[in-house]
Order: sequence, then C-alpha cells, then structure tokens
Amino acid sequence: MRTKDDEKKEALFQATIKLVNDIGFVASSVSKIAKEAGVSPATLYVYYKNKEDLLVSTYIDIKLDLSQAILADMDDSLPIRDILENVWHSIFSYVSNNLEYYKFMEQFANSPYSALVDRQAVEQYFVPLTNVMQRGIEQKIIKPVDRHILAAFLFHPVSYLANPRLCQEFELTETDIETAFTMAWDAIKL
Amino acid sequence: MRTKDDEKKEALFQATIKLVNDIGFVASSVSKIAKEAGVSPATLYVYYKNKEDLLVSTYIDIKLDLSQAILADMDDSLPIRDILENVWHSIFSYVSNNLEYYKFMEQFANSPYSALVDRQAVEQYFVPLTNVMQRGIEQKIIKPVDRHILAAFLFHPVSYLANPRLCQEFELTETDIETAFTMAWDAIKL
Amino acid sequence: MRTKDDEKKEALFQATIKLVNDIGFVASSVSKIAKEAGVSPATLYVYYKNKEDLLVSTYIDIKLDLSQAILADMDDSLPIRDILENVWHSIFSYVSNNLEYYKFMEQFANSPYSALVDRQAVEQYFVPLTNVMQRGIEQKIIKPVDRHILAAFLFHPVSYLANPRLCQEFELTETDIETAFTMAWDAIKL
Amino acid sequence: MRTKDDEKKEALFQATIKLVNDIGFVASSVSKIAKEAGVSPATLYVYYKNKEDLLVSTYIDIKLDLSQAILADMDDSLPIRDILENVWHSIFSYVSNNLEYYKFMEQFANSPYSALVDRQAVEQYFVPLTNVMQRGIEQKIIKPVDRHILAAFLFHPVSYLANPRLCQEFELTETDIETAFTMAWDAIKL
DNA sequence: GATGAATGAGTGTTCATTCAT
DNA sequence: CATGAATGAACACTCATTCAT
Repeated sequence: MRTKDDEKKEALFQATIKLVNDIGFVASSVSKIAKEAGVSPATLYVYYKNKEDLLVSTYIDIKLDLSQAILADMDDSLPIRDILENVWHSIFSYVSNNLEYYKFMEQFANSPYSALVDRQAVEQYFVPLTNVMQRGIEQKIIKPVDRHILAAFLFHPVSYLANPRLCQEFELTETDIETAFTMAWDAIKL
Repeated sequence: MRTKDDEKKEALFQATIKLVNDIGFVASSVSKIAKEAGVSPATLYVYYKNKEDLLVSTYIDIKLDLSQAILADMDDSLPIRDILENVWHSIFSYVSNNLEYYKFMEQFANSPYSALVDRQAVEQYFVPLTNVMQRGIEQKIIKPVDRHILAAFLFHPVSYLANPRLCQEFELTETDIETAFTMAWDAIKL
Repeated sequence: MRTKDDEKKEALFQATIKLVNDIGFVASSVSKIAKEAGVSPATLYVYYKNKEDLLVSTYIDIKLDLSQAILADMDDSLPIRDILENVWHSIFSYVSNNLEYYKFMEQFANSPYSALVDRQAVEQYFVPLTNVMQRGIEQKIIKPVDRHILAAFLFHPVSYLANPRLCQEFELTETDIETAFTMAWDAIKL
Repeated sequence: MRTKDDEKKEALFQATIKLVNDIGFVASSVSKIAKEAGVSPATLYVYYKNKEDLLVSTYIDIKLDLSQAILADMDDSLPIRDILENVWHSIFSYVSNNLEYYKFMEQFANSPYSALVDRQAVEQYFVPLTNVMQRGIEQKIIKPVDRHILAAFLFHPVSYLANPRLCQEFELTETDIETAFTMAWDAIKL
C-alpha cells in the first residue's frame, strides 16, 4: 500500500494558514485549501476528520509551537521583571518570524471554531508562565489582580501592535517594542 | 416623523445586528437577515448596494454612535487623567448597555469585511479624543509614544476584558474596572 | 415579482416519478431530477423544503389520487362482492393507466423514506374501503381475520401481478384479471 | 477446514447482510462493509469484482440457501395440499429463524441491483416446487392459471405478512399463519 | 418601491474504485 | 494476498444576487 505522506499533511497545514490569512476564515473552503495544498478535497479527509478538525488541529499545533518557543527561553532563576521582558521579546520575535502563524491564531480565536477548542488543555501549555505571574503577586511585585486582567495588559497589547491588519499604517521599531514593554510593566507592577 | 422607508432601513439595521449575534457572521445570510427584518431579500437591495454595503454601513453607524456616546460626556476643562477615566467608563457603560452593538463590532472587525472600511473616516469620529492624548503628551503628562501604542494600553484592554467570549469564566466587578483603569493609566502616564 | 409557476411544480412532480422509475430511488439525485424537470437544482428548493419533502409529497399526492380514483367508482349500495370486484378493477385500471405512478409508489414504499409518511393520514383516504370489509365480516360474508391479512390477499396480489419488474416475462390478459379476482375472493370469502 | 480466504469471504458476506439491515441499502458503502468485515476496502475487490458483484452474489447465495431449506423438507409422496402447507410453514420458519437474510432479500429485491440477477438461474432452484404446482393443475386440484398468478396468492402474501416494516402494528400468531394458508389454498384450489 | 421566483456557483462531505507497496 | 492512501465525481443543499411583475 501507499505510505502516508507527511509532506501532504504539512502541505495542508501550510495551505490552511496561507488561505485563512489571504482570504479570511469564511472564504477558506475545503476545496480551496485542498487545491492550494495540491491534493484532492477527498484526500484532506484522509488526514483530518472534517473541516472543523483541520482548523482546530492547525490552531492547536501553532499554539503548542508558540508555547514551546516562549518557554524554551524562560529562565526561572532571573528576576520576575526580566523573565517577563524575555517573554515579551520572545512573543515579538515569534510573531515577527511567524507572522502567518500569528495571524491565523488571531483569525481563529475570533471565529466560531474557537469555541470547539479544549481551552484548559491549551492553557496547560502556558502554566510555567502563569506560575511566574502568580509568584510575582505573592512577592508583592505584581498587582494582585485576576490573571485575565494581567494578560490584558501584558499580552494583549502585543497582539494589537503586532497585527498589521489593525495597525496598518504604523511600523513598529525595536525601540517601540522596548517602550511598549515598559508601559506593560508599569501597568502590572505594584 | 419617520417615513416608511426609514422604518425598513432601521429594521434591516437591527436585524443584521441581531442575526450576527444570534447565529454568527458566517451564518447570517442575506435572506435570513431580510426575513428577520420582515422584508424581501430583493428589498434589501433597495437600501443597500449589496451584502458588503449592508455590513460595512451597519458597522460604521455603530462606530459613529459609540463615538458620540463617548464624546458627549467629554469635558475638555477637566484634568487629562479625569477625562480619560470618564472615557474609560463611558466605553464600559456603552458596551454594557449595547452589548449587541459591541459584539457585532467585534465580529465585524475580525471579518474580511473590515478591510473595506474607510479607516480614516472612522478615526475622524474620535479626533477630540486623539487631541486629548496629544495634549497630554505636550504637557508631559503622558508618555510621548505613537497614538497606536497608547491605544493598545488604553482601549484595547477594555475590549478584551469586556468580551465575554474571551473571558468566559471570569466576571468583571466594578472594582475590577477601576483597577483596570489605574493599570492603564500607570502604563501611559509619564 | 415573478409569479409561482405551477408548470414548474408539475414538471418536478413528473420528473421525480420518471427518474425514480428509470434509474431507481438511490440514483435519483436532486440535480438529476431538477435537470429532468428543466429547472435549476436551487429552484427545486423553492417548491420543496428538501429532497425528503419532494419524495414524500410526491408519494402522498399519488396515494391521494389513487384513493380518489378507487372511491369515485364505489357504490355502497351494491353487494359486497360486487363492490370489491369494482375496486379490484379500479385498481387494475388505475395501475394500467398510471403505471409510472404505481411503480413510483412501489419503489417509495420499499425505500427508507416510507418511514417518514404519516401512515394514519394516508389510511384515512381508504376508510370507506376498510368499512366495506368490516361490513363483510359483520355480515359473515368475509372471513373474520385481521384487515392486514385480508389486504394481503385482496390488494397485494394485484400489486405483484401488475408489477412488470417482478413479473417481466408474463403479460396479463383481461381474463387473467377476472380469474385473479375470483381467486382473491375465494381466499377471503367465508 | 476452511482456508483463511474463505473466512474473509464469509466475513464480507455476513458484514454485507448486517450492515444492510442495520443502516439500510443506501448507506451501506463499500468501505463500511469492509470495515465491518474487518478487512480493507481494497481486499474486498480481491473477492468480488465490484460492489454490484458483492450484493448480487450475496443475494443469490441467500436465495439458494432458502430454496434448499424449503426443498429439504419437501416430501413428494404427500398429497399436494400437504406439500404446499409444508412449504408454507417452511418459508415462515426460514424467515423467522433468518430474519436478517430475509430482510436483506427484501431490500435487495427493491433495489435497482435486482435487475442484474439472472432470474432464470434463480428460478431453477425452485423447479421442484413449480413441478408440484404443475402436477396439481394436471390433477385438477389447482386452478389452471399461470404460475405467476399462483405465486401471487401462495407466496407473495407470506412475504407481505412476514414483513415487519409493512405490518408494523400487527403481530402474527401461529393461528394467523394457519388461517392465512387456508386462505391461500382457497384461492388456488379448484 | 417592493417583491417572491429563479439561478449559477459554490459549500462540506462521501462514494466506489485504483494505486503503490 | 493484502493493504491504507489517494482521488474524480457525485451528493444534498445554500448562497448572494437578479429578474419580471
């Protein structure tokens, strides 16, 4: 028999991301994705159960990749501010080098498919980061507020600024990123 | 008094928002919107050029409404911090009282249709607010950074926190909102 | 606006029957039926809710037509044997003159769609006939057995004999039909 | 002993019948049948030319089995009425004990595949039975009518009454079966 | 102005079958 | 012999839009 072709799965993965970025979530039909990947629509169903599975799997794969990129650079022995600054740069670096991935996540998170993701499982990937913030609160370094509020100031502005769709006419410099982190830190520090 | 025509247009406006909120952007077809508004699909094309026009117009109308709500409460004679705090609360108040509108804007902003909006025209609505921030910078009260970065800390967290879809398991209290504004102000103040 | 075209509905009705007879139930796809009727597949959905509705409605329409044909000729004042002989001939006449209709009913009754029919409503059409048999039992003219068993001998052989698919190489004559009724009567009479 | 091959073929035979009974003729796809039989879809094509061959062969195998069951009990030395009564009971017994087989035949006979069966070959299986009826006619015991008409009263009602789909709300008793045979005999006897 | 009818183009998905191993 | 991968063609159905009245 023919062996399963990892190239095909990778092609579908890339095609999904490319198409969602190029023409949007709604317009990204199964047949267009298959055509972009150079396979038959029917072949897609060899690798994924259905469209939902294709999109959700793609999202989770990226999310895992992102978490690994961030956590790989994390040095728990540093001061909390430094850890978070490193994370901030890691995120920026990841987003810059994988803009397509990032944009896909953005689109996905705002699509109805996002409701189908096992949120808890995904949050597991980022537990070490959550722990750092918890430690910061306990050590009276970070304001003692819910982690969603912290995230709103620490991670969400990054998304906003890195998103060319929302921030079209404005190109970020390295200094802007430094400044932005200072602002984020000012917001959350005690 | 309203003419019959205006009533139909208003019905289409409300139907669009209701449907997008109830069944999502993707599922909101022209015929369903027309049915919800109690008119024929063909009639819709009397008032709007096409589906794109319907959605974009609806978005811009809401955006204008929001800007008016915010600016109506703005008292330029107050200290800058107080102005922005009032704005912050205005936004929260608007979102709370017009959740349907807000959710529609969210959906719209993350759809491919958002690329079709004349962004500059929309930004005009918020010029007085931009001016306040500009004044804050000149008076060395606010950090001298690009207005997009300021917005990333001043307005974007509000959206994020107000979004029940992203912040499902976490209910905001009045104190949370106060705290969040303090954090936002810490981020942008010099 | 365009007015609804009864010709189109009739064309769909006829096309459904023709196709089911020609290529079978399974192969009769919506697009083929639409093409046979000379309309777009989408148009079919103007007249019927879905494929199921198309098939079930077609069946019920025919069943009603058949019942009217049979009952129109029924004269309750005749002796029971004569009534049933008339019915027997009515059925034969109907089947002969509307072979396509009859074959469709056969196909339908043996398809999974038949489960969707409101059987009681359809049986209503034939109540006068059921009553005759009931009367025959009370007057000790007909064997006192369940009406399903009576039907098995009175109506089912007609179906079998009239069905060219089951009875291909054998052509029925007028005498055969007389003979067959005698046999049916022998079976059910006391 | 059975070779490995025969086991696979038998598995496919049983899987075909089971699936057609469980999910219907239309839904019984080749891949589902193969999966039910525990083999690859491709393997199915080692044993059968194609789907048509699979279904037709399965039907013919059952038909042969049925004929053997009926004829095994047939004692040509008995009076004709007794022979036919025995056959009648044999059929009922077979259907009761092999409901799955019977239901498959039903489904098959009303599918377009039934046109592909070599009807003459199948009729060969039942020649001894045909001969009995022929003898009955010659001995002036049975009405001298075409064998199709005889079959319409002798065998077709059995199918109808045994069919749980058509006779849903009505459960046959042993007495009903006796009665029904009496009726069948009344119909065909001179 | 207002409408229901009409439709070509598209949707996600499954099918029977063949291919390469 | 046996297989999972691969696919073109088809499926039922919905879409945004236009037509004729």
